[in-house]
Amino acid sequence: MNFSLEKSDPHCAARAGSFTTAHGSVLTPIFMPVGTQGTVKGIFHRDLTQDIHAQIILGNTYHLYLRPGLDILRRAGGLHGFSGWQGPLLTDSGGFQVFSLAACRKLTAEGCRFASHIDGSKHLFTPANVIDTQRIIGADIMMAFDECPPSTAPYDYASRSLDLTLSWLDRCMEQYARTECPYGYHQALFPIVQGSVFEDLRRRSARAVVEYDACGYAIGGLAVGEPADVMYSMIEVCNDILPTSRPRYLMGVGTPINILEAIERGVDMFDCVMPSRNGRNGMLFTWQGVINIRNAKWADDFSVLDPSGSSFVDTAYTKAYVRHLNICGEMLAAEICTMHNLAFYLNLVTTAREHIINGDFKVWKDEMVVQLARRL
RNA sequence: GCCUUGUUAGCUCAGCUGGUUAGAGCACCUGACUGUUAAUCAGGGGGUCCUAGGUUCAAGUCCUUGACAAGGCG
Repeated sequence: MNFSLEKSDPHCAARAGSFTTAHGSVLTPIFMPVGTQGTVKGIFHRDLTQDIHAQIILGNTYHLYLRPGLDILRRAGGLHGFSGWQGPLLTDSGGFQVFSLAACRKLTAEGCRFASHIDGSKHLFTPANVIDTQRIIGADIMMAFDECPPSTAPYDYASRSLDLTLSWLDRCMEQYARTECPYGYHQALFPIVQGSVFEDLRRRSARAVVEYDACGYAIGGLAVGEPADVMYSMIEVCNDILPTSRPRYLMGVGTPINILEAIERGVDMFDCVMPSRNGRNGMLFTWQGVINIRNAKWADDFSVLDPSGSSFVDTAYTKAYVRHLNICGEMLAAEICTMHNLAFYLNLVTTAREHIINGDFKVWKDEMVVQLARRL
């Protein structure tokens, strides 16, 4: 995997670039739709590629390990063969699940013992077996196994958590070095910077991960409850240290405004459940602001969903109709709203990329963050 | 015509022997959602307890009258 910079913004840290994987290349900045269980919920691959113009999607080690399980995935030729998705694929390591399933887990130096949320069965994730699992899934980009502490974690906890994550990273890297992709192509492994909201921990973490000279680096543990400006300053702290010659991936972020602010600070890759989950819950992101399509005010609004939208759904359906579908709980509502939001997010980063290349990103971005904050 | 049962929120219904400010589900309105355990979750508005009398310190609850509904008997 190689990353090349096409243009760096002279006024800020924003940059436009691209990287290649065995399953295709990706233009950055990029947003990666989340497909936790091997599917971007409710969306066909055809629409993902041809309508939304997704270039790379996510899968999740935790979920795919539990179902369908490694035996099926191996025999299917990995998630590509299993799901039919032929584009680039990134898998999260399950580190976030260690955080979000905190109620039923036990952290040790060895790894994390947890009970399946499906049937309660007991399992152990270790840095090494998480790499093995991602090898079997066949992800083009694998993620290191980390712990994601809550934003409310005190300094001591965050510091010890970082130590644990760094020791796990070392073992992830060892396992990465001694194994190969079972399907014969190259798989990258991204370390993850942690350190919660503490600048010195973030610096320590960033300096440590850079030592591994990885294909790319992720910033994790943000957008977990801390104020947005704290997140932005943490991104700056990390990106001051992470090399400009590698893609930087801000994990789990975020709102359209979060994404523009992070692009300005030199982030290249994003993923977030927000466009898909919030879409299923009736929230639509547009250039003019946010719409709750379930609100009564849209009941007799027969204008198209989003005249400036880039998906076919934006002009194929009216607001009143999409509200009706939402109110009735029709599955098409979730599909239309997810399509719209993902297309918007992809359009957002594509447009940002164009402005970076044109050299007017900063001006454009400052206008956008005002518009995007509005509620319609 | 007689008998029985019923009438409580927009809908379907809980409310034990009378006792704080009459509840639920759904519907409606609004909000939340950031490396998905989420087509989810939270909050809010909404009542002449069928009518009219009566008993009682106190009635959705007991008694009487009428209206309406369902079922049964003629």
